[in-house]
Amino acid sequence: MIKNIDKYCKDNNIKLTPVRLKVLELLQNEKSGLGAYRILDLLRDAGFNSQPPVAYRALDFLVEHGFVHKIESQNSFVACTDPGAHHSPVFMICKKCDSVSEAPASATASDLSEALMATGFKVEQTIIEAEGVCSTCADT
Amino acid sequence: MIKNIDKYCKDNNIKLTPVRLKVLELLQNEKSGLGAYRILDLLRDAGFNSQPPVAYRALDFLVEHGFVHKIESQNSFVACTDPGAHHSPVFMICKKCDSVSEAPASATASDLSEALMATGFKVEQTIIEAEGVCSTCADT
DNA sequence: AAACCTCATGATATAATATAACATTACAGT
DNA sequence: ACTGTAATGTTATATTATATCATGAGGTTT
Repeated sequence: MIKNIDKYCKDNNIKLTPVRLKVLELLQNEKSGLGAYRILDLLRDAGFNSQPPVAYRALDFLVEHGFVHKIESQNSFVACTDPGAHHSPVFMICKKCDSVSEAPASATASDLSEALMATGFKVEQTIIEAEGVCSTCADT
Repeated sequence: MIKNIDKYCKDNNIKLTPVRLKVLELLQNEKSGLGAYRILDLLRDAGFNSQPPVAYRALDFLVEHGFVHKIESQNSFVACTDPGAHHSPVFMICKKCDSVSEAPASATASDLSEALMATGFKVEQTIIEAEGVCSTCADT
């Protein structure tokens, strides 16, 4: 998955610096969202400078380029499962295991845009977060 | 609109105390979302105690009972336009005038629930926030 | 190579948002 | 009046996020 991202960076002339890469890897290794200060701790563990702006700058970069999404209801961050592709993700946030997964919800967002268009509102970006119980947790 | 809320409170044996009512009124008088500390300032102006827990407790109550919604992407709060009715609101947040309005999007949320059901995820609550430009701002 | 530009990082401080914890009060039901 | 519950008062602190200014690293222009 890093491959796609490397290519994207070259094509767009942006740089995945060590700290940015590290943050991305940390997020890719997690099923749950990580808060900025958790990430900061993990960065420190890995030998990086650990002042808050370090984490926030890396996260800003990763979010800006679509490699990471912010989960607004948790103030946390998750790695994108389809980086490079512009999309309006729908997240499934499990109350039990705290996992956050990205739903393949291509249709939903455009339906939403159309529905809102009827009100005269021009949608530029949607935030869709669904809270509930994931299939794994439901089974137990 | 307060009428409905009064009735709801009586029916459910909950109390709309002065500070809760004041917070609700403050929000009903605003087109934009208000942050907790803005609300706190306005409460102080109105002669109420102004420690943070005062505002957060009132907001928690109002959100819990569906009189107010939290806008997660702004950490702000807006009065519900259809209090009492359980619903999964969709918000339209204007980048230009900062207004937040609740869309009549009955369909969207249930569509979303169904779409996600197919993944085995059981939706209990959805957070849907659309950012863009409202019709008023588009006209100018 | 030196001068310069741009982007990234270092470092300190502080702002903005939110909650923990414990004391006190109000008030309904008995 | 007594008691239990919900609400409020009060202090402190936790959590999340940004402003600001200084320094460094790597190109590219001359």
